[in-house]
Order: sequence, then structure tokens, then C-alpha cells
Amino acid sequence: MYLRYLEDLAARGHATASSDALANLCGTTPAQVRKDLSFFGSFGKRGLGYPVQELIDHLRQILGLGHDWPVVIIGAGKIGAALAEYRGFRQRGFRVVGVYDNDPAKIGRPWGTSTIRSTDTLDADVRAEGALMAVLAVPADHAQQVVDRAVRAGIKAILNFAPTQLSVPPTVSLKTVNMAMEMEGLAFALTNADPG
Amino acid sequence: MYLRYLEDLAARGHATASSDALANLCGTTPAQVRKDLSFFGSFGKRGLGYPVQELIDHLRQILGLGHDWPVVIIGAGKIGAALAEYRGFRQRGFRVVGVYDNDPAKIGRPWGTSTIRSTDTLDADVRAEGALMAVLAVPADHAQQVVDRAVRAGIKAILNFAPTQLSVPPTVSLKTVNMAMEMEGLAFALTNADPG
DNA sequence: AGGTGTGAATTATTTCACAGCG
DNA sequence: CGCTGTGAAATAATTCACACCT
Repeated sequence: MYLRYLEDLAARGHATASSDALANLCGTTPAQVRKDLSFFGSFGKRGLGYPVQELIDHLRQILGLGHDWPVVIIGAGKIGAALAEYRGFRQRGFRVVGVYDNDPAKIGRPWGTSTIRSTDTLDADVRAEGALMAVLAVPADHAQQVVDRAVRAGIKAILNFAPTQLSVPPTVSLKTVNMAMEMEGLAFALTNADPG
Repeated sequence: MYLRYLEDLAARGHATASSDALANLCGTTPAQVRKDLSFFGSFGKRGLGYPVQELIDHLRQILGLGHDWPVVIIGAGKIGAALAEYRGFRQRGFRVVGVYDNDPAKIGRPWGTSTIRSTDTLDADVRAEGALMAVLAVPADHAQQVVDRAVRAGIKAILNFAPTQLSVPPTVSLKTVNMAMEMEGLAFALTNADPG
């Protein structure tokens, strides 16, 4: 989060940023900002604030964003297709190296300069590209078997959009995004808002 | 989260579920489950566990899911279009009543039995439909002005996919989903995983 | 036995407040 | 002065452990 707002600041020409300014941007408190950043080192200059570009470089290094990450997208439905073309990924250093599906009607359809490929080729492709990350956008009832296959292929991190709990070995990172659940959280907030 | 797994259990015919069973499904601990649920009331039966269907009904009521929620989707790009057709929303009681864009090339294009509409009509439509929730899938540089307009129209809860910090009045709930940031979190986990 | 509900203990997170540097 | 870095204090969240119900 800090990285994103720092990049905004850099783009607008700010050379330094105080914990107070960052807190306002991020919706947190100055003390929180200082504690968070100090966890990774002592980046700030007293009386001045944090040097924006320097802190960006540090954070990118800490996050492991020194290079592009090849990513495969599994599931060429509406959501998978939207993600495959999502510019935000590319801009942040995630390079989509393949889109996969197990629907014969979709396999072979053009995607960019390549085509949608069968999940049967996942194993070979993942190894060839050195991809460690996958985005999963398949129906919930297929998700676990697809994950198992991806893990066998060598995938070590998965961003999951299927609305189901997946089990992966402890060596694999998994982050599930469930849009319906987010909406339910908002519905709860609405229901419990003070009348007005 | 509990609601989702309870519905799975109900579908599989389970009449009761222990905190232990729920914890396993949800990836948490039995003590956590009991503390969470006891916050809303005393639903469990000692020696038996929680009555699945009864707890589902309670949770749905607590979350305000007793009825459909009309929702507008703002932004008819790839992601907006994917969300507009996302079955998960409908299944969970969120009814998409309109898709909006400010691109003249997109306005008027068919969407379901209706068409993509101009954001100029948002105000009247939101009032007519009684929509309180919006999904925002527009470019980051348009997001704030669109949010302002939605808030003026009477929207009280927003699920935001634009990769930017939005400001809303305290009476409006906002949840931002940033997919690139989720990927960066996974990259960090990969970079800092023990070698193996 | 089996399993909840809940105070108490523990652990984690956030905020305070201030010494000390540029 | 302004603003960071950081112990100490205050809050919050999680886990323990056990009385008590069925």
C-alpha cells in the first residue's frame, strides 16, 4: 500500500513525504506508518520525512519486485479473460505468460499473440516459463483439482477467485478473493448503519 | 465465511456442526469459532455443536441478507462486464439492476434485456430502483468523480476495483479490492519463503 | 463422553510520548 | 523547529481452560 502511494507522490514530483502525509493518503495514522516502515529498517530523515524514491526502491526490493514475475491464468471464462488483459498486472511487473482452460471449445482460441491452451500442457509450460504464480478463475467445483495440478506443476503462489476453500501444501501461498463475500460485508455494514 | 461453509454443510445434509468442524473448514481454531459466534448470541447446543440450518438463518439475518439487494455496476470495461454476469452475485442475493459507463461508444450497447446506460442517468435510476450498493470498475483517474456522483445519487456502499484510494463520507461504506496489490503480497511471500 | 460459552491469561497490535537528529 | 525511531502504555485479538449442559 505504501509503495503505491509513494509512486503516486513520485509521479507528482515529491522528493520527500512525512509519516503524516503518508498516513493521510493510506487512511491510517502517522505512528502506524512509522512503526510499519521501521520494521524493515530506518529509512526516514528526522525533520524531513522519508525520501520518496529511495523508499520506493527499498520497498520494491523488500517485496521482491526487482524483476517481472511470469504468471499463468487458469480459467478463460469472463473473469479469467478480464484478468488476462488487466493492465494493472502488467504495470506492476506481472507478465501473463499463458491462459489455460479445460473446455475444448475454448482451447485454441486466440489470446494475444498466443492461444488459450489446455490445462494438460500446464505442467510443461510452467516449467518452461519458470512461472511460480497462478491466478485461478475456474468454477468452484473444479478449483481443487486444478490447484492440485498447478501445485504439481511447480506453482508456489495462487490468487484464487473461485468461491471455495482450497487446500494447498504449506510451501504454497494462497490468497482467495471472494467478491460475493465482500458484498455481504457491505450489506452487513448497511444493515447496521445508523439510520440516516 | 461461516455462512458459506455452513451452506456447504447444509447442502451435504449435515444437521449440526461442531466448532471443531467449522474451524477446520474455515482454516481457523475452535476457540475462534466459538468466540465469533457467541458475539452474536448463543446458538450452539452443548454436547452436539451448532444446528446448521438454524445458524444459517441467524447469520443471514445478522448480515442483512433477508432480501435481494439491488446493485449497480459502474464501468462496462472487461472487469465490469465480467462482474455484471458473475453468477456468484446473483446466487448470493445481489441483483444487478444496471450497468453504466461514460463512454459514448459503449452506451446503448445491449446488456441482458437492458442496455448499458450513461452515468448521467445514474441518479434517477438509483433512486428509482432503490439501489444502495454499487460496484466500481472504472479507470483509477475517473474513480473519484464517479464515486462522488454515485454518493450524490444515494449509494451507501461501494465495492471498488479501481486501484486508487477513494474518499467517501463517513455514512458510506467502501471496500477496495486491488488485485495487483494481492499479487504483490504473494510475491513477497515467495521472495521470503524458505528455500525449497 | 462430547462440546458450548466465557472469564482469565496470553499474545499481538496500535497508540502515546518523547529523546534525539538534521 | 519538524519529524523520525522507539520504548512504554493502552487496546485489541486470540488462546486456554474449565464450569456446565445434554
